[in-house]
Amino acid sequence: MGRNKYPEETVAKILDAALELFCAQGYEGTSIQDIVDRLDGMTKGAVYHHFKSKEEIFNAAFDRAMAPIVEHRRSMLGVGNMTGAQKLKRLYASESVVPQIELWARMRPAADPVKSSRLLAMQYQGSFDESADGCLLPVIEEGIADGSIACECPREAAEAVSLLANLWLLPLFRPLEPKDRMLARAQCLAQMAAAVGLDLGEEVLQTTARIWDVWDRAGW
Amino acid sequence: MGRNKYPEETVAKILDAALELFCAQGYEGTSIQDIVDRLDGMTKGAVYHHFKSKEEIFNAAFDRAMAPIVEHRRSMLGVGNMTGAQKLKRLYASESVVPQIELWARMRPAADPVKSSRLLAMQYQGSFDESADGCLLPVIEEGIADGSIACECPREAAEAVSLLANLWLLPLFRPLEPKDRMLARAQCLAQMAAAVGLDLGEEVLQTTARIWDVWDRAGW
DNA sequence: TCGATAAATACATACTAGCGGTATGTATGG
DNA sequence: CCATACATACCGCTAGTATGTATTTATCGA
Repeated sequence: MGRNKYPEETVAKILDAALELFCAQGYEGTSIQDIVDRLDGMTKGAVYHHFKSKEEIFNAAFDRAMAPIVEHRRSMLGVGNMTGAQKLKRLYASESVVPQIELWARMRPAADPVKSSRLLAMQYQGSFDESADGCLLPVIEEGIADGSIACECPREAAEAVSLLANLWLLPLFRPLEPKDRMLARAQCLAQMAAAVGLDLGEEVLQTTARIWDVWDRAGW
Repeated sequence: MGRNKYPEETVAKILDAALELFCAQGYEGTSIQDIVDRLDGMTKGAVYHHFKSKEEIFNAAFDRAMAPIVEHRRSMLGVGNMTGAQKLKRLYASESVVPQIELWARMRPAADPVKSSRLLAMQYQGSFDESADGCLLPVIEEGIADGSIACECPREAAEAVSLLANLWLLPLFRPLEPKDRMLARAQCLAQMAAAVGLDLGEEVLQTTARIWDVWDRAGW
């Protein structure tokens, strides 16, 4: 295959193939050759020309997939005419969560946590980052500042809620539970969050129900 | 090296070396050759004579390390003259948790969640198992039966508390936080658990403080 | 504005060290 | 004597590298 006039198309193809394979087979279960085999005619040389390691491909693939979602979340919080409490509820409302869920539904990571261990580790790490640098903690602190939220331990509450939301309420790396069990989790999480001053709103239940429908429709 | 009269000593040596390396360098970061190199004079043939795969070594190493702790927990709950609520508190009291912590302090898993991703995945999976088949959920249900616990969603509460305790309050795969931050987490977890009917007791704070001391003394 | 040339880029090809795992050989204890 | 506890030698595959080649693009004088 000759040289491409638009190399970013090649990069995109590589990342598309990589994302799919990493989700389906995990990091260790996916070889560079597996990726190359999906890029009809292309060879390993092309891949290693654009990326310097397998790890870099992995990170680039997921960064690219996540970028629009992260931006959407951020933009939602830029507005000034909302209290912190309102923004918090909105973070867990359908409009915020569903796009992310649809991405995962397309990707279908392996339901075995060991197979998906690297993705799991990223989600785990990300839950702490989300609290520190992301949306959740800043919103809570905004709410405390404007008086709409009363929370004694904002950082801890943010971390706990974030972890539970990412790894328990939306358990990407475990088999899908029945709908009522998932709703029970949402209810339980809302109660626990309320106990530390965070009102996630009634919408959490509806959001969870919608997520379940999306996943179920995707044949999860 | 000639044939050993007591092959179980050889097995023990292999598992000791493997446990240490898997903790320090992670699963993927540890090669069979790394393990062999710590068994002075022994070769790969010996290892593959006693174990049929790397994964089997990994599981055997951690099963062996965990066995006494699991048994200790179980035995503690066998007694009949305690209510479910009392047993629950005891699950998170020092006597139950500290032995486990000391094991981890000796092993010192890598603080990078990606490096430790397989261990993280095991802890994650284990949190759900602990709720279903382990100690927590049975104890809660015992408490409900004897009237000492009032919990509307025992399964969900058990899962959430177990996850937070294993992956957040005792974050093996993250850098050690300052003591006050860890105590804040314990306080926060206790509040959240109380909201769904689980009283973890005041001892949780003391237990957490002791754990922090152990880890700190171990130069974590 | 044009074409020639040089340089940078986008790949392909061929290779390496190290990996998990296996097949087989050998010596020792029961 | 034979099952067991190892050692030795090997295999296919992996992530990654070194190098070769063709095509695009920048640079140049005219």
